[in-house]
Amino acid sequence: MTKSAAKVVGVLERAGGFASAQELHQLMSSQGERIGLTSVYRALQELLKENAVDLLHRHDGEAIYRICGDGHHHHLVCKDCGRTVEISGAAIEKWATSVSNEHGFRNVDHSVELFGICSQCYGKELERK
Amino acid sequence: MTKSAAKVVGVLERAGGFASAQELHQLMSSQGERIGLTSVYRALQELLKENAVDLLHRHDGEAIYRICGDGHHHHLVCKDCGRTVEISGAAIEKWATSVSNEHGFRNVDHSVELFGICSQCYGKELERK
DNA sequence: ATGGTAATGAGAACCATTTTCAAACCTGAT
DNA sequence: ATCAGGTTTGAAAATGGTTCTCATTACCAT
Repeated sequence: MTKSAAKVVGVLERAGGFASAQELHQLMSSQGERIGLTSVYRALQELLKENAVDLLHRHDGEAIYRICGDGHHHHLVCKDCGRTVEISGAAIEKWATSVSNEHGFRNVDHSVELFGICSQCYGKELERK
Repeated sequence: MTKSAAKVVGVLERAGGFASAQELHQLMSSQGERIGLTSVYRALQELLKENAVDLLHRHDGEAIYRICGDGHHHHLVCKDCGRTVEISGAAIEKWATSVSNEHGFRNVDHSVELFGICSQCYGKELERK
């Protein structure tokens, strides 16, 4: 693993959640780390390939990353506030692989995202009306 | 609803799945619709506010949209050639709703997309090596 | 027709991400 | 220590999806 990648892992661990490349770079810079934005992006791509980080997208499309601790999982996202709940489902994994095999696809990755209105936002919406 | 928005809805319905703004614009242009890219984007934002379409992001971050509450199915997409197979799974639907309820989310919709290499492209890849 | 308001689209601006490329940095061999 | 080779780095430029600006156009009531 490259030196930059190691630094990025460190910051991501300390951050303890999701962060975008830009945020990571800003954070590192403000902490005295002298690292280029390019290297942050490169490190994240490298880590992605090694499945060391998870990637998903914020509402505005910006990519956010997180240390991939407990393997693979999916997300339940609130359309309004963006609140995200991690979910996992062994059933889905099995289904995905069997469907892929049926159709002769290989190296299949899957994205399962649930999006709705969380209870908080649902309440606010009612108030407004 | 604006005229452009109506057109976009039409194309989205005919497309019967997810499509990006750029794709929609291209599609409409190739079908003789004279509409500006800006209007496509505006229409999609408008439709989003009215909860008429769902938004999610492709792996590369590009935003893709789908008619809400469309009689829906999922996709198995080849990363190389883009070949798409429609799939459906009652098991997934049940799982999605039960998970959503568990976490107090309402109006939950879900996107399940599988990405892999189809058998044709896999063969070509082997030849190249 | 006329005036006013909303809708449209070409182009510029924006910004996250990728690419380029030359300089800095290893690392091992002599 | 010096050198040759590769790898890593980062500033700047390029890319591309999305948004903003604003002049023009379409629409509608009077």
